[in-house]
Amino acid sequence: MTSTRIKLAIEAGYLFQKKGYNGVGLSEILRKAGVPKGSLYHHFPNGKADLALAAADLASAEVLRIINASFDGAADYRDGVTTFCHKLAKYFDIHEGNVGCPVSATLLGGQDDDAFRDALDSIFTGWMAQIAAHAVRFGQSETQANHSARRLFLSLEGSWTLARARRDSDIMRALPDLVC
Amino acid sequence: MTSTRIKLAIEAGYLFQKKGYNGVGLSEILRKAGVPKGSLYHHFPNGKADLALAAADLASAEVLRIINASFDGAADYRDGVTTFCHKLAKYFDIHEGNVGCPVSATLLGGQDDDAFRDALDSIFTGWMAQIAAHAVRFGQSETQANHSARRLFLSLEGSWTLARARRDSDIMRALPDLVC
Amino acid sequence: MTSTRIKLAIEAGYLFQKKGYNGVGLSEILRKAGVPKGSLYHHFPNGKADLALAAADLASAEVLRIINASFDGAADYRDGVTTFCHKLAKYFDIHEGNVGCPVSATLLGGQDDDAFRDALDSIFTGWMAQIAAHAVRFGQSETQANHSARRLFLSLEGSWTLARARRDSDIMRALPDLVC
Amino acid sequence: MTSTRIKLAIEAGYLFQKKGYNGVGLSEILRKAGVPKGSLYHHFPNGKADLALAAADLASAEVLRIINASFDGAADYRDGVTTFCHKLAKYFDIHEGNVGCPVSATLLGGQDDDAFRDALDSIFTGWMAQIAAHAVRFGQSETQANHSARRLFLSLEGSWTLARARRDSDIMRALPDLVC
DNA sequence: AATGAATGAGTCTTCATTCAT
DNA sequence: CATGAATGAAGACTCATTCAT
Repeated sequence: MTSTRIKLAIEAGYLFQKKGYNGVGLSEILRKAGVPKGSLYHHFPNGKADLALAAADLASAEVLRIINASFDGAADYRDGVTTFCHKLAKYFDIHEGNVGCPVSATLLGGQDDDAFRDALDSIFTGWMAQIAAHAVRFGQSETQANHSARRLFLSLEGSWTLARARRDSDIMRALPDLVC
Repeated sequence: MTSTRIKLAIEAGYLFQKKGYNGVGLSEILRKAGVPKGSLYHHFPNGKADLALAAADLASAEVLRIINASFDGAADYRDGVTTFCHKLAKYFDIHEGNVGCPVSATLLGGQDDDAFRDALDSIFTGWMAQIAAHAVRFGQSETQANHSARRLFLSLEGSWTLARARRDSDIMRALPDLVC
Repeated sequence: MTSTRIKLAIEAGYLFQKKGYNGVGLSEILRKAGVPKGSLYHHFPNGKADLALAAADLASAEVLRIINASFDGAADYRDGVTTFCHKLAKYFDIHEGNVGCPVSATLLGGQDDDAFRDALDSIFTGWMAQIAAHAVRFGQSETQANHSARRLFLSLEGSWTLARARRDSDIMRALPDLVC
Repeated sequence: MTSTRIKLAIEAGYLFQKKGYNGVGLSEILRKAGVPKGSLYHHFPNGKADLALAAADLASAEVLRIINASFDGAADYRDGVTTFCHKLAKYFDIHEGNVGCPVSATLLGGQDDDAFRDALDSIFTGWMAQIAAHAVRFGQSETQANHSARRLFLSLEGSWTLARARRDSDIMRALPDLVC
């Protein structure tokens, strides 16, 4: 049994990723999650903004999980990158080629809120730190590793955008050649 | 005397870039452009969508201009990349660190429209082609040049996002070290 | 205390009857009913169309009530018809000679919607069935009764139009001589 | 070569008949008639209202033409009625069962204008006079003829409405049995 | 803890008309 | 005569939120 709170955050995350923060109405989220109107403000006192932050947290955790799953059994750093990119490409395809980066679509989709940008910054920093840690584990120096992580992250973020414009995830699968 | 049509597209472009397609209301655009409500549909019969496409075209042309201005007087490819990234960083700073890529914020900001994605794809393709042409001019092979252009483009697109989360354009200025 | 829902349907019905579906704006209905804008879509999720269907149902029930009130105490069929026509004429006069048939003005006033026409058909069929039932009660055969009901209904519907053009309900009062 | 004025009146008449006066925008009429926006007020200084009156006149003339064509070669009055009703039913079918009486849909479709009701009254009076004249020609007394004409007219007007609700013109073809 | 009604500012768009060229 | 630009009020509808139950 999934709690109402989590059901809401999951559904919201999926919709924000597809249509952006301002492209989704609370009524749609509520309807698709099967949650009555009045319930939302019990679980998310600050309403839509709280919901977006929760959704971004959930999505971020999932990305971290994918990062670790990709690098843990890898032969070397490049092998980890390759697995990671293919996993994301597959994820993109499952969503019919019409989703953006789950956290930036949610937290930058038209909101000027400082709290959103702070949250986004720390999420991104966390991803890069995790990638860098794996790079170190595979023998890179601290400096090299940060460099590698940043290079991968930036290209990846760019790939979400280009892949969406093209409805084609190939660009993600081509990333290892570009950044390793 | 700037025509009503262009006044609207410019103002719309600026606002979309800041708040995304769904984050901006027509009333705000109209008010800031000093154009009465009924006039919009004369110049843009399909309304907001037409306006967004026009705004994206304008923004794209400006980016192409910056690309050429950066590479034309450059000593070598890397020098051109450096100038380009610094120009964009400056542009970002002028807008108070709170703007996204002008075309993707406009055309992906929460719209499912196929026409938007097609337009975005061809704009991106145009940018990469231009960059690649300069790389060829500086001695790279066709293959190398496409590789370089794609690497620059993806990282750049990612930088818009990260810079915005951090309210800091340094990441853009660091790009040459990452992609050259 | 009349519920918001019913207050809306009554006011809408009155206005549609006078100006037709497309001749009435929601804002006018809301204003005259003293109901705030946002409330409407609670009670009528499909908006104006739902409101029109509800208004037509209300009006239809009222007509059925008048039919029964006219025939129940009548001496014979023709006597019932006479009372019925005079009641409608009076109703027409009260509205200053400027209303159409309450259901056709509402449901045919410029709407292409299939649901509207289906609803209208079943309302009309209900009226004719009721009139025919009374005719049978007064001794007519099933066939004769259907014939009578149809003849009365069609002329009556035509009378709404002619009376309105003439601002004069006499044509309604003359109906018994025409159809009996 | 049809003049702009007539082209407009014809197209307007067709649209008003289908959607009512308030259900049709000038832009649609202009577009379908292939007439530029600014031209309308040259031919119809009072705009939409003038256009509706002209359209109703055209439609009325056509109905008179049909009346005469039906009765002129008829064997007796009832034969003329039958032909007339069948012609109208055919006309209704051609328009896909979704048109109202061409003049009342145009002039009562949600307009409170006195000029409209006066025009409508005189059009209806003209139709009845014409039918009555034919009835006299076939041997009816003046009084009988007026009675017959009124009976036919009212039922016919009612038939437009019922036929539309049912998307079925059979009711029109059944009229002779009802009114003769 | 949960909920459905209420709210009014907001959304994008179309309206019939006027006017300068 | 002809026309495209201009106009702002009005159109139907959705928004995120509050509140009494």
